[in-house]
Amino acid sequence: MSYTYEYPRPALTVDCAVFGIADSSLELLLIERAEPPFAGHWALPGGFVNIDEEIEDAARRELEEETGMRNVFLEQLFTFGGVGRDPRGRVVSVAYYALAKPSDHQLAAATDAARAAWFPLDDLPPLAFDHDSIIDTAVTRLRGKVRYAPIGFELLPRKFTLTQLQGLYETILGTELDKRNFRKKIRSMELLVDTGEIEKDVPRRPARLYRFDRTRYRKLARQGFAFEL
Amino acid sequence: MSYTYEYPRPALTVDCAVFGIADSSLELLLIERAEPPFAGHWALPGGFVNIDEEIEDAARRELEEETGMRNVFLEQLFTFGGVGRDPRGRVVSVAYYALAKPSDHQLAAATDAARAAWFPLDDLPPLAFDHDSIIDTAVTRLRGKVRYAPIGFELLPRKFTLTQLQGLYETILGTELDKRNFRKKIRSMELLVDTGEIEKDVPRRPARLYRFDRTRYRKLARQGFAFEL
DNA sequence: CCAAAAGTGTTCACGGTACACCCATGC
DNA sequence: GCATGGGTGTACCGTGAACACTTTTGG
Repeated sequence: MSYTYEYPRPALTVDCAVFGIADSSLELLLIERAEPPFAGHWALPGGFVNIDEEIEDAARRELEEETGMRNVFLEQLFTFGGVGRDPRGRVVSVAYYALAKPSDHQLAAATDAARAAWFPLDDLPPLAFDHDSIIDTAVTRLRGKVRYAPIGFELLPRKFTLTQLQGLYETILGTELDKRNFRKKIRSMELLVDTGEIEKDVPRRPARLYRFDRTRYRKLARQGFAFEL
Repeated sequence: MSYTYEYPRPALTVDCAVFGIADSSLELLLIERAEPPFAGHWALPGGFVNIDEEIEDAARRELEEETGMRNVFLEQLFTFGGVGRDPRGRVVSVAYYALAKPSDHQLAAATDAARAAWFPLDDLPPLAFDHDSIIDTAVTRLRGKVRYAPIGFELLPRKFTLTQLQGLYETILGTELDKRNFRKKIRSMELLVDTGEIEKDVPRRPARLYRFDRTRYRKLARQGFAFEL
């Protein structure tokens, strides 16, 4: 290597804000830290980026190591680098947000995490580092993006009812939506496929199950179609 | 400091994609690198983050050092960390995008930059590192954000005509807009103040000069008002 | 037959879009 | 008086919002 610069370098970490929906409550996945600093505190899953590892790979690796989750929707959120944010010294963290279906994943804490658990977003425990402000940023991003990108589906099972989908938007956006208008709007986008199946074992009239047609969305998006609410 | 981790660390840099409007062309500010790697190539202004320096401060410092620009609108864009993106080894860069009025700033290259100059976005020279992909990301962000946040004003003089404003949107979005509809829309937002002044020294009927009312915007925004194109 | 949620259409108001001409100024 | 851009209003259409009852199923 012919060029080298030798200044002190910040350490580089990743942190993941993983959202899930359970019983029409928006939840966040946290781990209990097993090691200092902040041992015993709850925190976002995350950790150090290896020197030859892509940043997003590090985020996925840490998430799997500390919680057992894999194959989730994951996007870069923001990079937090406040000089005082970590008592170990200068640590810059590239934060990601992720969307997952809690029921699809068996939580399994390991490495630096003593436990992993879901918490309702409106009832979080005290958090390590500046993780509360990472979460604020993530929630804002989620609420904004869910309205103009079809990412809500990442939080539902592959087959879902229109009522589930509407409930999801109501939960995330914190508003109530009109049932008929919601269905009209969603159906007019022609992004859902009626699977022909219906709910089973419900003590009421079973609803039709739909799935999101990703292929069709990509095709439409290329033609300038814009998903909206 | 009681906790220390000693793994090899990536180096941390910042890069700035600075946009400006000149003669209804969207331009980007580049510097010619004076030092290897990529000496003699054009690149985004940027450089290493000091160990006790906020990341955004580093971006502003590097921008001023290399181009002489200061006091610009600056926002974090994305963090680029591809393993092979820098021949010196692992270098992670927090990219920012900035908006400026070229006429307000006297360019003054220094430190690592041999020259600084504006280039039309559709005619950029070959660039160092992965700066072309940083620019792609920045342009996409600019085109998206300009429609739902009042950031376009950062590219205009404090007092401007409605035609200038319309031209700015046309330049950024790459579309033509209808003059009457544009004026109706903008006026209905009540975010512009008629300064009572008019253009001077133009060989035609002089236009009224307006300015953007930032205070009013913030007040409206707090009440749930959403700026939109 | 009762409870619970599924499913379905119409009306109205507003905002987006399309569109063409006269006006003020400098040269 | 001519060239240049400044400035203005109306009609139509499509989309978002409000709103209530019948149907299907399980218990």
